[in-house]
Amino acid sequence: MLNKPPTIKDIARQLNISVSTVSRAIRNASDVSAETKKTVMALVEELNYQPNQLALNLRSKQTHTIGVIVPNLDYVLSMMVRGIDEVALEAGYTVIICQSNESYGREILNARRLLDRGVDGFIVSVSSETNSFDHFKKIQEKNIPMVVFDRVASQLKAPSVRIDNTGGGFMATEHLIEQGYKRIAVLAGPQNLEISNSRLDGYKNALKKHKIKIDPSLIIHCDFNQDYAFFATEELLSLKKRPDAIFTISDRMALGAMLAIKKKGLQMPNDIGLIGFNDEPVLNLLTPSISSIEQPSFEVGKLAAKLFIETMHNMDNIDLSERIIKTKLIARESSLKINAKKLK
Amino acid sequence: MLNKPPTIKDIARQLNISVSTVSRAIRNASDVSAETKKTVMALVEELNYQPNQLALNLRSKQTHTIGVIVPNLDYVLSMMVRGIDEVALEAGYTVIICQSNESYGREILNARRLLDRGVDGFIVSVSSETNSFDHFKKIQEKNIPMVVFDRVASQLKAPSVRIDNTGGGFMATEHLIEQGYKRIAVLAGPQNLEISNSRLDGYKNALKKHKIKIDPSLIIHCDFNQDYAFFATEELLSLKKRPDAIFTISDRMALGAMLAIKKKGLQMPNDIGLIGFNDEPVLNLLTPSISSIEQPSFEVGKLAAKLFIETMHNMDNIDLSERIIKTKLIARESSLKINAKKLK
DNA sequence: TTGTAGGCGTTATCAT
DNA sequence: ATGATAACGCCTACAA
Repeated sequence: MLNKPPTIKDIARQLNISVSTVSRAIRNASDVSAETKKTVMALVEELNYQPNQLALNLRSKQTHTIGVIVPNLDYVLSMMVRGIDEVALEAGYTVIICQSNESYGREILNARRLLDRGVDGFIVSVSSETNSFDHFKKIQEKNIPMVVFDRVASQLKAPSVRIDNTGGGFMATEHLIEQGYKRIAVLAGPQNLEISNSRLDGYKNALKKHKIKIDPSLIIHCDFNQDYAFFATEELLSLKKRPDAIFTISDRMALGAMLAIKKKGLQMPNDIGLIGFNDEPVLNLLTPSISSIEQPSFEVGKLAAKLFIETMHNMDNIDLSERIIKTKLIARESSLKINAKKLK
Repeated sequence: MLNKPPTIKDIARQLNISVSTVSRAIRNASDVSAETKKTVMALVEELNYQPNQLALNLRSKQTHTIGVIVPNLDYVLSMMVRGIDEVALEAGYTVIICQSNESYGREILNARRLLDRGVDGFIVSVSSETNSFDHFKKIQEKNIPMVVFDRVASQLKAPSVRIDNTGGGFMATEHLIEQGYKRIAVLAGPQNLEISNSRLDGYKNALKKHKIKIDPSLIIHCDFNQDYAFFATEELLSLKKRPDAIFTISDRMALGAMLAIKKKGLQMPNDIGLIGFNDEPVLNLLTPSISSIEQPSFEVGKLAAKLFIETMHNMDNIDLSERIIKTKLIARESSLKINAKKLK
């Protein structure tokens, strides 16, 4: 037997009072007598009354739900999503996560769907395929709050949180230079991602600072993907003047590069240096362990959610300044030529 | 300027017809003249009318939303969630993912929250802390569809999908036996998880089959956690009669075991054998590469979602039979004593 | 074929 | 302090 959940009507009927009084009592309004309040709450307790969210949603046009669109759920993004979730939950929001799978079309679909569901706003990280931002601009035009994180895009004007990609790229590259590497190659990601270009900029900045000529043949754009990185590295290693170090702008790519290096029979760090980006925990388990750039992903997520909530509460004065979080160099065996003690 | 989205009322007013006619026309009902249908649809097009989901939700008491509760989003579960998402989206459902973080209290909270949100049903994998299932039973009593996947629990009667844990444990252990290992230890997970006990059963079955005595000192229960596994392995290796092989019921634990083995200065596979469970891609990158049991996580997720949809459409005749998916042995350097060619 | 009216569960406005 | 009523946007008997 399945009896429907009780409503304020039921309570009103049983108590012989009006629904409005019940409603007020439940919301603990000021203009209800303490006595009726008590009797109402007693019955609420007894019937285990729960306000119907769906009715509330319709009435308030709010769902207390945030739509999160991410290109995938790799290590970094799933940490960030956890951060978002943490803060959102705390603030009484539920998060709906949609993966675009790096597909522009899917991203549009996701946005559309979430809009239909009546999410109160969006927290977004753009797919690598996305070059046009009309689907997001449409959201903004509807005055729906939106925050961009991690994979930001300069064409998309919105409050944003990301790490210092240029700084990270710089740190990684300068580290290799300081270790004495001369011909440093870089595996950059897809060209249209700001995250790729910024890390690449960092690489270039470091070379410039140390007066090393930038050699275009050492800059390779390829997908964020272990296999692509493997093949790209194989090509790099078969160059007449092969690089003596590689900076990959993600750890996944570093893994592919490592496999190609091992296959070629080269030794890290002496024959060749390697450094990745993200500092996934696995790097420390490999032989040799692989250097990387650490980023506080969880914090980025938390900040994104906080920023979202701020934005939502202040829609007529949106703060477009970028929040940029610092990264940290984690030097390991794959790039540490000098004895660790000497470094101290 | 922000003008509200159009409603059927607006359309009705502009066309000088009643809302019910508009409603019918939009839903392509049979009892509307082709002509009015056309004019309505034209205006729908022009105004870019979208039915208000929130109103629909209230009316139909459905949200086309599935609540997914998982203990975490590790490699296996995030693959499964992707599978769920895939099928659910296809079927017109949106998925809300909640992580219990292996916490019983959090799991209850998640269930409660999702219920409030008016999800149409649940797809659930239980936390390692969960021993009581009242929060789930309460859902079932409300006649809300629920499917359990991966981490099932025999006390929870519900349609379920999982892999053949016992079979996987058996394969892993028998493989070690066939490689000539004699004293095989097992790092099992938390005692109250069926997933732990089943894999452990597989281990015991294999020993029995090969007439090897079960030694309780070689069976260690510890959290699904690299650090715990590390310490547990250190203890195992300091036993007077130390094991010559270890089966860890997850890859995370295998990583911890590997570190302890390396720290002790032992070589795999000769000094000691090691095999994990899940076959995370990283295993193949390690030195030595680590054996494991492969499971089709994505498929498990897809099947769970399919099963959910079936269940939801057939609530008065719920199929409680278990769907069990086979696993596969992936033998690698950490446990392959015999030359690979000989194996052929 | 079309229109009217009531209801889904709640809150807000206006009376009383 | 309490009650009646309209409204949120949509659907569906029932009536015309």
